[in-house]
Amino acid sequence: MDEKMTIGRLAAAAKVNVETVRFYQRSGLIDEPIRPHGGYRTYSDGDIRRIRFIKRAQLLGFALDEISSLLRLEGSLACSSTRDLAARKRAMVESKLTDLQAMKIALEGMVARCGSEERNDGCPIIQTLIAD
Amino acid sequence: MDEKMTIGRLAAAAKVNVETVRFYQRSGLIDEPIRPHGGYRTYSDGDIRRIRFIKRAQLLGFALDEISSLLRLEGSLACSSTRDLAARKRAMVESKLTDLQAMKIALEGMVARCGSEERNDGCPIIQTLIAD
DNA sequence: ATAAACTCCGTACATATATACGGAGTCAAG
DNA sequence: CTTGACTCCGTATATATGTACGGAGTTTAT
Repeated sequence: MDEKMTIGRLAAAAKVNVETVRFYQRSGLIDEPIRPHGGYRTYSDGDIRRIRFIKRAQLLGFALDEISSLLRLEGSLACSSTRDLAARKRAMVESKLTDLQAMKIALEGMVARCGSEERNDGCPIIQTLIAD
Repeated sequence: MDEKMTIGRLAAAAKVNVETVRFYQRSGLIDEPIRPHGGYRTYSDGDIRRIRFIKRAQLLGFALDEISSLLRLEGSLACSSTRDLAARKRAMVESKLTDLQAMKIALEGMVARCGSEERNDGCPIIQTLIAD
């Protein structure tokens, strides 16, 4: 294994557009790969995993430049500055978790109330989110 | 209470740009307000709360058009189609929660490991996120 | 060895979410 | 009733994140 592949096969495997791969390359999110043949980029399985990571992290609300930082954490542990970065990300994640939990409860309440014929006395989502 | 105010005071109170208020207006996120004087928009406290809601929801990863849907849920409960919308949002929130919890654990592990002199045998964040 | 499919590159366009600009009208304080 | 701050509108610009285009070179299957 550790199949070698061209950009098109990589894109298909990672379910992104070929142009997106080139864009990530330009943005420094993926290492510029070797180009043995007629200048064609050659990738391996690790690149699929890296793109999947990027996409998952995006779903969690990380921006590309933050993801770039996350990726740089790899391989450079036991370093206090990268530790701080990870800690800051963790705090950010925790804060999002708190908010999302409130949102989830509000939405559950709303769904339940919608199911019944109960009276609507103000949107609970708004109530929940407004409380700072 | 229920102070009336101009766009500038609303923007200041909600801590957004005046242009952002106009933008939300155009986008239908805020009701077009009455304009008694020389055509000046006139807002009340509810608008501050609405903008805060929008901003909080954005932090949770909702796009403006989704927020628009959320806002429309208000006042139209006991309707099966809006109930479905709320249910879908809830599923989305739950999925984000799951991912974020995995991310949090990974980041905590990483921070802990960075603190120690322990060996780095691969980034746990990547391990966590790659597992689909 | 040729045709189809793929890749190259630079650049342009697309979408979501704002922000900024500029000239004209309006309001509020002195 | 003038002056400065505020608002109006339409339009242009900004940023992040991609997507698309088009002509030329490369690889692959037949």
